[in-house]
This record gives sequence, C-alpha cells and structure tokens, in this order.
Amino acid sequence: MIDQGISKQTLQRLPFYLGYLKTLDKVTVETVSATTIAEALNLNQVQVRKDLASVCSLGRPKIGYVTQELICEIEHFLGYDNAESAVIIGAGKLGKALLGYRGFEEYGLNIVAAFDADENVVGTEENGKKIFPMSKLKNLCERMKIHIGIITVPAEYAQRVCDSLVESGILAIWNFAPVHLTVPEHILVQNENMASSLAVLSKHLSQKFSEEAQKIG
Amino acid sequence: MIDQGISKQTLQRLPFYLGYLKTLDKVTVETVSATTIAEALNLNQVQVRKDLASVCSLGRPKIGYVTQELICEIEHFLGYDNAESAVIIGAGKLGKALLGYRGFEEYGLNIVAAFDADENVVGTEENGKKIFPMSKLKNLCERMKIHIGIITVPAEYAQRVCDSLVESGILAIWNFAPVHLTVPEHILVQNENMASSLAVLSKHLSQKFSEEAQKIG
DNA sequence: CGTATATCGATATATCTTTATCGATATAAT
DNA sequence: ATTATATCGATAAAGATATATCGATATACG
Repeated sequence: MIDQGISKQTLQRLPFYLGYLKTLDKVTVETVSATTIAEALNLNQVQVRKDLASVCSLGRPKIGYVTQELICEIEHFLGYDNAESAVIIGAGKLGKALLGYRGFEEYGLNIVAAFDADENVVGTEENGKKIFPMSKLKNLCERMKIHIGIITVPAEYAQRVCDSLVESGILAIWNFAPVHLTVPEHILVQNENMASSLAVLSKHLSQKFSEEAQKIG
Repeated sequence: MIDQGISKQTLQRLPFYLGYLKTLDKVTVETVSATTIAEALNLNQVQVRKDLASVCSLGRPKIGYVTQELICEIEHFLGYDNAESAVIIGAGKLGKALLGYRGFEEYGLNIVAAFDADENVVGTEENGKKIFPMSKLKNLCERMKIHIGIITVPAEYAQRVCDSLVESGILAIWNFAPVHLTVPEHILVQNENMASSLAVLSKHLSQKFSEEAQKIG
C-alpha cells in the first residue's frame, strides 16, 4: 500500500466510496467494479479505479474488487479502525452540536472534551462530555496525547485559540471559523468554511437566474 | 464584471479575502495591494490578483485596490446584498444549530423554516423559526419562492429528501449528509461532508506519525 | 476450445489551477 | 527631471487533476 502522495481530492472521495459500498448487500454483492461505483456516484470510472488503486489491493479484470475487502481496506486507510482523540474549543451552538453528534466515532474520531472561555458553560456537560475552562487546555491535551483540535469559536477569537492549540501540541486543526489561520509549517488546517460553501451555492443561483432572464429578455 | 466561468476555487477564496479586508481599519487603510492580502492569507500574490480581477474593477499599479470599493464589489458578487431564502430539512442537533446560527444573514442567506418527519419536533420553534411537517414542504417552497434547501437528515434518508426538494422547485442543495446525491443536471449540490474533512485530517496525522517513526527507527 | 465481453492497470492526452515572468504605470525620492 | 520601486495586468510555464485510449486478462457462452 502506497499511502504517500495521495491527493487531497482522492482522500475526500474515499468516504463516498465507503458509504456506497456499505449500502450493498453483503451476501449477494460479493464483488463490485469501478464502473458500477462510478455510475452510482456520478464519477468517471477511470477516476474511481485510480483512487482505489492508491488505497487497496489489486482488482481483477472482468470481476472488479471483493466488496468486503475493499471496505476494510478503505476503512483502514482512513484510520477508522484507529481512533484519534480530539478536543473542541468553543461550546456555543455549533460546538455543542458537534459534541452531540455520534457519527464521528464511526469515522475514527473521538471527541473527549470541550473548552470555552464563558464561565456560564464551563462545568456543564453535553452528551456526557465535560466543558472545561481554557486554562486547562494545554495540560489535558498533553496528558491525553491529543492531536486534533476543533475550532468553533467566533472568527475574531479563532487565531488566538489556534495559537493555544498549537502550543498545546495539537498537529491538525479543523477550523469552523470563517477566517484564515496562520500556523507553523508542520500543522495542518482543514477549513470547514460555511461562507465558502454558500458562495458556491449563491453563485450557481445567480447564474441560473441570469440565464433565465436572458432567455426571456 | 465578468462573472461567468469563475472557478469554484476562486469562489471559495473570496470570503477569505472579504474577511481579511474587513479587519482593516477603514480610516487608515484606504488602499490595499494583492501582495499584502496574499501575505496575510498565505497565498500566492498572482493568485490573489487573478481572483480579484474576476470580481472587481481595476487596481492601480503601485497603489493596489481601494479597500472599501473592493469590499463592496466582493459582497455584491457573492450576493450578500441580495439575500436568498432557504429551508432546512432535518431538525436534529445539526439542523437546530444551523437554524440558530445568526451569521448566515451576513452571507445573504435567510433560513425561513425547517421541516422534519418526527412528530415530536414538528410544531416547535428554534430561534423563532417554525418546524413544519414534511407534507408542507412543497407548498411553502413554491409559495415563498425558495431556491435553497439544506439537508441535515441522516444519510439513509438524504436521497429521498433531496428528491422532495427538487420536486419543490429547489435549485441548489447544501448537503450535510455523508452521501452522494443524484440530481437532475440543472440542480447544484454542495457537499459539506465532515467525513471527507476528517479523512484529510487523519491522513495528515498518520503521515506525521510514520515520518516520526522513521526518524527514530 | 475459441470467441465475445467486462474489466483491469498503464500510458497518453486534455483540462484546470497555480505559479513565474515581463513590460507598463503610478508614485516617491533624489 | 530622472531614477528607483511597488504594483498592476497579461502571458507563459509548471504542476495537478481528470478523462480517454489501449493492451492484457479473467470469465461466460456458444
């Protein structure tokens, strides 16, 4: 398995493959071809084949891939069988929603606690997970060897929180605040920027509308 | 302004530019250069210049762009001054968190209501927004000319919900369910797939760890 | 047993995205 | 006024990603 130099795009498609494969019946669908997967997910078949090649053992001509093997290999590749612990900074609505979401366990993510500067939420719990004051962040991260930090604070505090996380030994940051974060080279920031997604949506709409207008006018 | 054929990547960077520009002092920072923006956001200056060129009026050599003008032009381009209405399908934890998030208004998104199949939440309110039964979806969307649908239901229901949205006249879908959605050609699906983001994060970590192991071993 | 077909992997081509380079221009400094 | 410099826009080069093509191979069918 060559897991170096896999592209971000491929990485992001793998969960879609996995989701599709899991909808297939274990008993009847013993094998599955790249062609079939591609059709189900509206992708190019060569793309699917290439993506799978970078993750899994050989497929067989005319047959495809052994479904259950493929599932295991993708899951292993994505680390679903080797959970990482994470902390959430910011126990507002979004932070609490993420704390309460049980799906993350399935994806190999184990959120162990949240932190917040607001004294009113510190000390409370959400989904059985405690909310600590910011002062405890570094100690807890180091003690529990936590490497993932999730930022769900308002934009104006995000960089400061980010710096604290880096100082606490965090190596990867999942940033829900709509700002750019500056970090040392070895730290990864994955932005979940709702504003960016909305930009794509609303541009699509305005283009549709201007097309309509042109047809009519 | 040529807003056709702008790339998705450019579109997704625009909100970052905007956020940065808004942190600048209105009085003292009358103009700003692509170089400055690029440095602040860790981007290539040519990329920034090209992105801005596709959105805004001319910059001036040696000077750059007029900050306030640039802000207005990006906001207008992204439709922040021309709000679109949206509905949320799925009033679970995530759906409610999104209903409660006030930041969307700033981005030109106005969530007017939520829908859910669960009778226990139907009839309740969140952040002053009502939760309706699924049976009311089509009527409300048509009556209020709603074109954006946000899907926050579990994966297994997502495609069915998606079909209902399309039937209700929705043109763009923001999908938080971790599955691929099949839609007619003219409909846009923007996936906010947490599993994909996590895949990127956890791969970065496992790579870091294997690098470390190699150094030691 | 030979032929047709679905599929694979590999290689080649096309497209899209990012980065580098270069001449032009507006301001500041000498 | 001349020169230096920061910046622009445009064009070119490089790099990444997606798609098409082709020979090889495993099965099914006649």
